[in-house]
Amino acid sequence: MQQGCRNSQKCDQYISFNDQPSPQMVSSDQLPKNYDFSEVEERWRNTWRDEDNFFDPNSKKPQFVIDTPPPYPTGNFHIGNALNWCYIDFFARYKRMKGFNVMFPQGWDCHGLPTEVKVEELHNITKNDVSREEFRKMCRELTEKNIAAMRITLRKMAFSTDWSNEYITMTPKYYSKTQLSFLRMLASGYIYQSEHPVNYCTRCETAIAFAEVSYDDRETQLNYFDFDGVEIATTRPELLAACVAVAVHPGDDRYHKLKGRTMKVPLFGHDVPVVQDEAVDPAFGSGAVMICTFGDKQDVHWWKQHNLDLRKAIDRQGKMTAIAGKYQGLDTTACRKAILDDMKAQGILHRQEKLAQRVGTCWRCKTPIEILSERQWFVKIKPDEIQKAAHQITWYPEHMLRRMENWVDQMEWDWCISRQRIFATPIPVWFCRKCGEMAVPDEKDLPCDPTLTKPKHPCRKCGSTEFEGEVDVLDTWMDSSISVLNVTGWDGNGNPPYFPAQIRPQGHDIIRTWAFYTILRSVAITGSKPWDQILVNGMVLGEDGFKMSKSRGNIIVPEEILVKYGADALRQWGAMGAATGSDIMFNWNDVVAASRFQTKMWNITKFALIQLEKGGFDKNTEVTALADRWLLVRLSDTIEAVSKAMEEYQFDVALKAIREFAWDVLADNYIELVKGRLYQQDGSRAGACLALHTAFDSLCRMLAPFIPYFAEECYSYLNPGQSVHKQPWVSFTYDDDAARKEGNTLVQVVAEVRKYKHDNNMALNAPLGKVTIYAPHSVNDEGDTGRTINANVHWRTDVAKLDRAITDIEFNRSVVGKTFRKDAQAFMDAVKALSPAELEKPPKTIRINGVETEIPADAFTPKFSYMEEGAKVDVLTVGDVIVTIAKK
RNA sequence: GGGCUCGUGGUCUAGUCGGUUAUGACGUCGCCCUUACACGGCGGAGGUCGCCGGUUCGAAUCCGGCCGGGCCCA
Repeated sequence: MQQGCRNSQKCDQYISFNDQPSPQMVSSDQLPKNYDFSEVEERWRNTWRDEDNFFDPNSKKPQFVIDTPPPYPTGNFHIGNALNWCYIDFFARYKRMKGFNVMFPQGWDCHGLPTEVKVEELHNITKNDVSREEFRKMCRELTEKNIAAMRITLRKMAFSTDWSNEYITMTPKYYSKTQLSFLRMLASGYIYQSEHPVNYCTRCETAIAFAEVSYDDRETQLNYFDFDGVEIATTRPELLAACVAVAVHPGDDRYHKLKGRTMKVPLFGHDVPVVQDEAVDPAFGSGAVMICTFGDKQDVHWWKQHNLDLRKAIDRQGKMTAIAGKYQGLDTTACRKAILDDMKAQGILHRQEKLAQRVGTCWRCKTPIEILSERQWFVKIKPDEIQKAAHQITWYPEHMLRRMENWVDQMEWDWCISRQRIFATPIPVWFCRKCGEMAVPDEKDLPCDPTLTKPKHPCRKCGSTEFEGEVDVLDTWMDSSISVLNVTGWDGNGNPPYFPAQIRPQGHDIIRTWAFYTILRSVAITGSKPWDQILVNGMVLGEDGFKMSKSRGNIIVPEEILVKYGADALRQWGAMGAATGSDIMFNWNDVVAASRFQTKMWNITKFALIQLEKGGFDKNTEVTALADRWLLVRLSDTIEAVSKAMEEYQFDVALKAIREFAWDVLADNYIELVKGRLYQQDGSRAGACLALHTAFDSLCRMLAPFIPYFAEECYSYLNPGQSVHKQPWVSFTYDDDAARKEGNTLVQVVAEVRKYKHDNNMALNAPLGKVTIYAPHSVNDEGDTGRTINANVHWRTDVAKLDRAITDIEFNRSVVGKTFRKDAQAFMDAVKALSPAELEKPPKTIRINGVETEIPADAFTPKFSYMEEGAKVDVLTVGDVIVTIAKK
C-alpha cells in the first residue's frame, strides 16, 4: 500500500501555479452569509479593465482569432445571441488561460431592410419622402442608438470582448473594405452584371438571393382551361400574357400531333411554339404546361434550354405591365381574378381543383416572391472551390458540414448581390452616359458613393465626362462575409497578417448564408479557407419546445434572467442546456439549478476560508491520509476530463464534471470525511488543508471561463489583489490509482453505514459501538472514518471470522395459512424444530402430526445473526470489504 | 419526396464503435436544523430506453423496416 504522494515531481506543479498562497487571505467573517449576485457582478464589472482583453499585435503567444458574428443592431440582444456569445466567451477565456493571444472582436452588421422599415415607422415617412442621404442619416442614428443599448447587455453578461477590435459595417472605415473587395472581385471576374431572372420581392422592391427565399405551404387553385384546343392546367393564369411556349413530354402520345406546331394564346392572341421536354410530368394536370417568363424556377430552366422569348408581364411593384393589355396596372391577385372571369365568360375555363403548393416568399416580409428578369450584379459561384475549402475546415459538430455540402450541391444560379434599397454599401461604379462604359474609382478613393460623386477620369472608351452613378446597393451579406478579412487585418495589400482565423462560431440557421458567403469570398480574395474551425450552435427554443416567437408568447429575454438570477446563472444555463450544436430549450429549472450550485460553491468557499485561516496550510506538506490523496486524485481526473471537453467545445460535459467534483466529491464526501480532522488542532490537519486549498484553487480556475464574476469573487478571498482571469489554466496532475480505488471504497463504506443508521431509525450522527472494517490493504485514514460515522473504527487486513447463526424464522403467513389451514401452527412448530443445518438447506418434506407433508415454496425464510469474537454484530459488505458493527 | 437530426421514469437529460442491478437534474415522498450550507444533508418511490423484426451467449447501444418530432432543401 502506497503512502503519500508517489509522484512528487507532478506534485510540484501545484507549487508552480501558486506563488503567494494563503498568508494574506481575507478573514472569513468578512464573507457575507449569502451570495448577492447583483452586488458582486456590478462590483467586478466596474473593476475589470477592457485592456486586459485586447488582442496584442506584438505578442509572442500563439494567436487565437475568433471571427465572431456581427449581430444586427435591433437594440435587443436576444437569447439566441446570448447562447452563441456564451460559447464564444467560454473558449475565449479558456484559450487566454491556456496562453493564447486571443482576439474576441465585436462587430455590428448594420445595413439592411429592417432598419429602413423601422426608420419609416419612427419618422412616419416613406423612404421616398426624403433624400437618400437624409434617409441614410436617420438609419445611422437609429443604429448607433441600438448598438449602445446592446453593448450594455454584452457587458452585463461579462463577455470578455476585445473592444479595441470593434467594427461597425456602416462606418466608412468598414464599408470601404466592402467596396475594395467588390472592386477586386470585379477585376478578377468573380463579379459581373447581367440581365438574368432573379428572385424579387415586390413589397421590398428589391432583388433577393436564393438564401433569402423561404418557403410557405399554401393552398391554391389549379385551373384547367382550353388553350387553342388543348387543355392546360395552371396555377398562375395571370401570367398568360407572359406565356412564351407550351411544353409536353416527348413520349406523351396524346400530344404527338402538336409537334412542330405553334399555338395561339387565349385572351391575348400571340403565337407560341410547342416544345418537348423530359421534365414535363405527363401525370400532372393535363400533361401539357404553359411556360411563362417567369412563374417559377422550372420556367427559367425551360426558357434557357429552349431559347424562348422573354415577355415581362409583372413589374417591380408587382403590377401588370403593358403587354397585359387591358389588365395593365392590376396587381397579380386582381389580374388573376379578372382573367379567370374572362375565361369563364368565353366558356374556356373547364374546371378548377384545389392544390397544395409551396411558394417561395421573402424571408423578411413573407410576401410571395416573383421571378423577374432584371439587370443585376452577381457573384460567380464555383462549387468545387467552396467544397474544397469547406472540407479543409474542422466542423463542430461534424455533421453540420453536410448542410454546407447539400447547399453548395444544389446551387443553380449565381449569387445576386445588388439590391434596390438605400441603407447599404453603395456599389462603387459609374456608367458613361454616352457609351455606357463602366467606370470604377481608384482604390485609394474608397469609400465612394457614386450617386454623390463623379469619377476622376474621363470615360476610357469615349472620353466623355458625363456619368451616371449606380443606384443599386450591395446585399448586406457582402458586408458581413468579409468579417474574417476585416478582423485578420486585410487592407488589400497581400494576405491579411492574422489570416486565417482560428474559429468561426455561428448558428446553423445561417450556414447557407454567412458561412457559405464567407468561404466563397475568402477563397475568391485570398485563395484559402477563412478559418481552421467552425463551431455551430443550435437555436434556442421556448419552454414549450417551439421556436420563440411573438405569436406564441414564449419569448424569454436575457435581461429578465439577468435581473432574477444574474449573468453567471444564465451562462451556466448556456453551458449545460445541451451539447454544442443541438437546439436547446429554454428552461428556468436549469437557471435555478445553476443558482443553487453557486450557493453551494459559496458555502464551500466559506468553509475553505474558515479552515485555511486557522493556519496549518503548507504547500510542501506530504499528503498521506487516504481521504486527502483520494481528493487529489479525483481532482486530477476532473481536470483531465474538463480540459479535454474544453478542447472539443463540449461545455456541457466540462461544466457537469466541475459541478460533480465540487458538489459530490468535495462537499458531500471529502469535507464530510475530514471536517472532524480539520476541527482538531494537531498536525494531521496539514494534509487536509493542502488538499482543500488545491481543490478550491483549481475549481476557481476551471469555473473562471463559465462564471467569471463568481469565480473572481471566490478566488479574491484566498488571493487578495489577484484575478483568477489572469491565472493559467489548471495543470495539476496527481497519479495514485490505489487512492482512487480505496478512497471510492471508503466513501461507499461511509454511505453504507449511513444507510444502516437510516434503516435502523438512528440519527446520522448517532454513536455506534465498535466498527471493524476488513479491507484487503491497510489504510491510513487519520481517524476520518471514525469521526465521520461517530464510531470506534478498527481497520483490519485479516479475514473476518464470523459465525452465522439462525436467530429466527420468518413465515410467509399467506402461503402457510392457505396451505395448512388449521395445521398451520403445527407446521410452524415443526419447522422451528429443524436443526440449523436443515433450516439453511430445507428438506422437501416435513412430518406434521405424524404425516409426511410437502413444504411449499416460499413458506419461510430463516433470519441470521452474526457473531464476531463472541459478540453479536451486524454485517455490511462493500465489494471485497466487510464491515462489522457491534450491536449494543 | 430527398438530406440531416432526434425519440430514455411526471418533465428535461447522460450513456449509443454491444457486456454486470440505465446517469444526473427538477418534481415527488420519508427522515434529519450534526459549529460551510434547510437556497442544505441522507434515504425511498417512479423507466416495456418510440414500435416491430434481425444479428449475438448478450442490444438503450449494431442492422433492417415502421411510427412520431425538429431542422434544411426540393
